[in-house]
Amino acid sequence: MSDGPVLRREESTLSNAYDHAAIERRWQQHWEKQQLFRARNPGDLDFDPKARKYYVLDMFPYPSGSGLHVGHAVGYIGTDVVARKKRMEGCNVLHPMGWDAFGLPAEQYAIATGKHPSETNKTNTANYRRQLKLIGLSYDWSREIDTSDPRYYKWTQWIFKRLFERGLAYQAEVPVWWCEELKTVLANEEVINGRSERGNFPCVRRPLKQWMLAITKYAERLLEDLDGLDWPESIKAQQREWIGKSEGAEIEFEVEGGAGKLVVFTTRPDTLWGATFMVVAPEHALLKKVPASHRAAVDAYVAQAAAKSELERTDLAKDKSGVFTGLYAHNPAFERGDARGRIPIWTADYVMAGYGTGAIMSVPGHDERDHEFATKFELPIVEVVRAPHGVKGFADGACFCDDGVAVNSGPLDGLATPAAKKKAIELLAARGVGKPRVTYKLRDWLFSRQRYWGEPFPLLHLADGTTIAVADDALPIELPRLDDFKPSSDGSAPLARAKQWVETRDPKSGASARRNTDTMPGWAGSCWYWLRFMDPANAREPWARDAESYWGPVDLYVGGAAHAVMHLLYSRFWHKVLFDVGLVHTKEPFQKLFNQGLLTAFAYEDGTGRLVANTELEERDGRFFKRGTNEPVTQIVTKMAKSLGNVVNPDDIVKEYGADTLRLYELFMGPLADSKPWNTRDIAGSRRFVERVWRMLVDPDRDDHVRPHLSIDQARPELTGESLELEKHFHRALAKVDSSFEHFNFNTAIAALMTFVNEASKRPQALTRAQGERFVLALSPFAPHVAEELWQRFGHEQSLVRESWPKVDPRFLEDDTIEIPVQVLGKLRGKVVVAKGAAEPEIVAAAKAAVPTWLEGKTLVKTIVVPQKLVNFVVR
RNA sequence: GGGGAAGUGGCGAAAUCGGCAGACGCAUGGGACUUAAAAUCCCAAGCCGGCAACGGCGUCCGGGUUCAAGUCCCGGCUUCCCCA
Repeated sequence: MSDGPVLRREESTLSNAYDHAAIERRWQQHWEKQQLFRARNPGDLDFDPKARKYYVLDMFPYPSGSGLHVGHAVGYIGTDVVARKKRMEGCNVLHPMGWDAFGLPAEQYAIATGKHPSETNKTNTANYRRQLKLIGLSYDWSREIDTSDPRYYKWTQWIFKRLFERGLAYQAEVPVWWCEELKTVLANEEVINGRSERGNFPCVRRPLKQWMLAITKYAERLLEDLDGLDWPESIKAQQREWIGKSEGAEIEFEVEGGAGKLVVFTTRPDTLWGATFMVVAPEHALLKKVPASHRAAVDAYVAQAAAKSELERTDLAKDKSGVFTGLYAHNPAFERGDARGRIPIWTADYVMAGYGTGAIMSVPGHDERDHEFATKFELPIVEVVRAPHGVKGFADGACFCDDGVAVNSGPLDGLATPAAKKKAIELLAARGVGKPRVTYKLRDWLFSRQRYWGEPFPLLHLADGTTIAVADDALPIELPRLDDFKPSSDGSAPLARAKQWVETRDPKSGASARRNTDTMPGWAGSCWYWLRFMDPANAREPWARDAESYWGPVDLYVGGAAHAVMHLLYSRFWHKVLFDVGLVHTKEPFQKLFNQGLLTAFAYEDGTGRLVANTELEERDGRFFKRGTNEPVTQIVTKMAKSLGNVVNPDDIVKEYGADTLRLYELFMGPLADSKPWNTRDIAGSRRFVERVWRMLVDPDRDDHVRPHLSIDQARPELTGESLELEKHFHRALAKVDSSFEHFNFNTAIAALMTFVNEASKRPQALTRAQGERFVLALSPFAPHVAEELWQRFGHEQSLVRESWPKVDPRFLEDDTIEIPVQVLGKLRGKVVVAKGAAEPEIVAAAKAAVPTWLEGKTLVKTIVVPQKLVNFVVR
């Protein structure tokens, strides 16, 4: 493998002072020209079959108009450090970047600026690309993708066809969230408290014919396969919660008067004997059978409930409301004719039409909401589960909802709750009035949008009412260029205005046909992009099989926790479908997931709690005041936002301090996973570190490439004295650098490198060339530009990108003597220095001698010796 | 309301297993160099008391386990994130 020679000496910086702008420009150009970060695919000429593969992926951004801020960069810098070290460890590293360009935000931005989304997308991606390169991120730019490029979305449509063919995409008239302001339907996940996530506009429920993806068919597998993933437990928990599996039973209650059956789902079939009434949702079909005597009251209640949001209805703290329907049901736990089995049916809005069957059996003794309801309307409460001893239960007037022992439940009496559940289901099943049932909270995925900026569906609607997919070779169905792409006031899709495009023919039969005018949601393009990166230019198929079997799965996926549910669940779903089709060889797309922490920033409030922009502040004696006044402001920590005036642009930081300093600072702030506040004041420390490194190896007052004593390649004599000391310091630092990759706490790695530089600057002549070179290699993932420059100054002609990562030699990690703290009653009272392998009696004797005044006149009760660590005397 | 993460100096933080709390930086104070400044280098610094040696207190609060607790257990408070 040849990287080509690096720039010759005469082209390098003339001055021996550290000049970040010149250094960073040179090396970024060099990397690009030599394509040093190009990942080799199987079949490529220079592909090395012996090299291990490593696929490290960032969640790709949608390129907004305001560009990157330093908070976005945290994760990208983290993955870049990993990618660079993996290359030095001999891995074939796939580290790509691209643009999630379709979707609502891009379209909203285009509408706001009056420019076509394809134009704004072009300028925005160009700006992002420039910014990412400025930070020195080692992406393989030859693999860049853009989800709004027809060469990309051709395959998004192609994959949609696979779902369609397998019956996983269907049209349905469903009540969906409609946002009047955005003129589109939104998925449940895009609506928060009845308002749109994008723009915070009010939304209402409305029945509309929509495309749905049957993600619920994969619910069980999406749940089960979480177990094998190296993901943060919190994300797994959120996905489990979202899928919301509950196991229980479906039970049939006969409604009196031949009004049919009422089916309920319950997770507690063991409490059937305690069901003293039933509740149906206000939308439930049974309400059509309400007798005339109760009709008016029920109708009034239904109308009132329709005006409430789901939040208002489910809030536990809210006062329960409801009305009796005049109907009765028979509880199948009891014999027909047994008065205890005749229970009233109510309607109440705390029961949701969309969950389970829209009806419940109410067990007020053992369910909080039922208990509250029964108390308010004076309905009977029966104990059927006895609380364990010492726990507040029915006898104490409490509502006991956990596992206990069945009572007042006929054949179940005496059984513990799990066994009682099982037996109840058996009994009901034997009589044909119940069966085990599993339900999920997960709903099918609403997949169509009445918007412009998205992938068109590869579908044709024929005159006879059937819908067919277009042939694979007719893809892509290109998004027609519309100059007026604003949503229509009547809610019809903007694409309906592209008459020429809509009216077409079925190529097979020649019959006239209409294209589908919906577009796919913003999530579609990101549901498979990690696969396209494996083989981005393939025009014949979405990716070559051998590329996927080599690169898959993603080894490390890094992004914000904000995508815990939607993107990661949808992606896993598509990946599983592709697995079933035989297009990928793994069940899961992302083996290891890591969430970088939120980068926050300081903001300032005045006495009234109003925010004061950072430009309106001045600092005096470490305190902050409103500029030109004596009005003090208090510092708070919040997210970076334009409105708070605390957004920091990486361009400015790179210009003033350099990319290496920016990278070091962002990593040095704290562990990658932590949320932490940006403080421009602190950057100086990282910059000083870079300059100290520079001066450790280069004398700014001479014109040698490196300091004279580093320029000669000695025959490696046995290390002695201060050079040996430095060798030990180097290996200790390197060990910390290595271990920082386990938890991505690169702050400790940089601290260790700083300590080494501090030690080396205490011994200016002791540093050897070999130590300097290995230090530069160890520094290079974090500060790659200055490392390359120094590496070249050592006389190397090749970039260090694929140099071997230095190895820790454990022999240098240990000293001949160790210092052991001596405690008396657990408090530090002295220290002793002993030989490494010193025997215990010797250590104890030395320790006693070190703390005489603390032992004098006391009785020694016990001596604790932790080998190599500590001595503690317990005295009385 | 549910789930998750966290709380350590003036600030960002460090501390595999329970074993020297505050590494490494920032800001601060003092000194060296300089005609002067910047830069750089050296020193100090958790808080309280003391000239000092030194002592007491100290990891959100209250209990507990232990020779020993930032770390483990019980109870509480606060902040952030996600969901409803």
